[in-house]
Amino acid sequence: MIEMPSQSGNRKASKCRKTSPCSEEATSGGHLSGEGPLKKGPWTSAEDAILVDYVTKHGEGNWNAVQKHSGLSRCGKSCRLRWANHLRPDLKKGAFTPEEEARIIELHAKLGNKWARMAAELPGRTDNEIKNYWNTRIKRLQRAGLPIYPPEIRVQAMNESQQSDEMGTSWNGETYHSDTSQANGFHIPEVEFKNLELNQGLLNCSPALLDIPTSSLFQKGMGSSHSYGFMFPALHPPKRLREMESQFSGSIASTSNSFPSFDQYEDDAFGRLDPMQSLWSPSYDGDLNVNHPSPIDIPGSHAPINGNSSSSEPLSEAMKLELPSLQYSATQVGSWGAPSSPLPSLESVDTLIQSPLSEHTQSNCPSPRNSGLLEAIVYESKSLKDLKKNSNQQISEASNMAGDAVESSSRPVCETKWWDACGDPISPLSQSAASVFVDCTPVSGGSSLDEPHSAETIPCCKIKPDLGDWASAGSDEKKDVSCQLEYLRPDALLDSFWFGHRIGRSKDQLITEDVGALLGEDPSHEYKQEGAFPSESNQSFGPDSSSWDNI
DNA sequence: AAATTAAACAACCGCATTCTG
DNA sequence: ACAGAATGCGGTTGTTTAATT
Repeated sequence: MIEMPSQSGNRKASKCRKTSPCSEEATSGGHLSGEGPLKKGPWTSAEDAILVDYVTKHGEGNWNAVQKHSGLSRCGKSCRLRWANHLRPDLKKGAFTPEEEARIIELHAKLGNKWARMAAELPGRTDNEIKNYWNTRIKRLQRAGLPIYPPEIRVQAMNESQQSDEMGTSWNGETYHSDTSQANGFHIPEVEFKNLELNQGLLNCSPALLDIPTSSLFQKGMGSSHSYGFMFPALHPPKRLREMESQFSGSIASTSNSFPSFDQYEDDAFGRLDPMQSLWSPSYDGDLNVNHPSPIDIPGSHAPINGNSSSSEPLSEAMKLELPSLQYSATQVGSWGAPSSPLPSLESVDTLIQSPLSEHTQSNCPSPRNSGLLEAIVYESKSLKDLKKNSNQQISEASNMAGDAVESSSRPVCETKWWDACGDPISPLSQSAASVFVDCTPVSGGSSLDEPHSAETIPCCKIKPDLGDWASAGSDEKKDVSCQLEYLRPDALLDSFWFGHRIGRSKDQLITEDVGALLGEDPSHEYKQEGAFPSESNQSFGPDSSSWDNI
């Protein structure tokens, strides 16, 4: 497969790509052999042979010399790429194994689009290969309106983070690295994970995230292509920020109305899924009711508020495929807790997963230089002060924030309705909040945006308090919670759908379920037992997910 | 069987980072 | 310390192949 240069390669080369010097070589003035312009396009077997011969004799590196010494009319860059991606003897060829696929997903959840690092974790695989795999898979899933990361990844992350904690692994903004040499975990303290789950449940980002035990993925050695979870992983922070700034404002408005019809949904999700994708389908069953996942107890996790997982996908589609996740982050950051908020940024959640929001981290004082959010907080406080012309109390509050980053970094943010500030593209909070998410992605990078921030600056853990901000204080707490849930669930935007799940269920039942979900109870039993869902919903999503294969 | 569509793959491009003198 | 070269990386594009209509 890899060695396909010969005939078709020649045809391709002559057909489309005119020979032209490699841009860098040409522009940098350099290393043209004087034997004419450098060739581009597919490699021929003859060229491969030359290159292999050269590397065999001289070893890798010094790629520009290849052209000089071997007579290849290829730029060094092209030679390196060809060697690295196709000619290296240690390359593993053929399709990815299920184990590799699972690993890719795991790594991507952990690293984002760090293809090279992912490749380093997958012997014999190239970054390009992984990237292509991921991209095509992404496209497929996006077209189907499905999320990407399997809940297993998160469960595993949680478990591994527990182990890490036990081993004394600590995460803080200054020291955490996601080097591939580390355990393949996410280093997420459980408590954070729970927070995330709760938030996810509340926000209904991906309710199915935790529905499937890790074992179903890894035991079966599959599932890599059937992931639930968060889309739109890493993008370069500056780029994300840039795009966020340019597109953020429009995103919110567009997303709330952008849920596709479920007919479309059904078509997309079930009309073209390949067998592998079908493994996910339970939560995306053509029957809307099935979108109400049937949760499965995840050890160590609270049952998420299972809403309509699919609700995130329409969003993502509406947001345009491949949009930088930060848009979501920003959008979400700016709208979490708001009833009209569609979804949290999938990436942001993803990032959150990687970033501990634990109590213990709250004692870590973030260095000012790392805390863009702190700056934002100050800014926000000032803004509020200006706008409201309030008393000096607010001023002192702001200064307190600056003075005590630890204490203030989480609480005041929410208290000042941080999402409002985030909604303002100009507000530093929007940027810093975004940077928080970016920062939480443990990827390398030297920019300030990449510098780790104190995890407690991430506002998600304050969702619940935030709820209280906009939800009227009612006498019946349960009711309020339930109400909030309903609002927070993106599928609440689809009333007919949402209630479609709940036909025949008393209000009390619904409230109980919601509260139960909040508290970590697993409502699936009820759903199943009560037969509230059509038959499809009875599919098991447990370790033995054989039913998936039947989709 | 032909046309269309989607998936998979290969390669290029530009930017960032690292290396070297 | 600096500049230029070399290399690495990620995004994107283009082509081929397979599947579907």
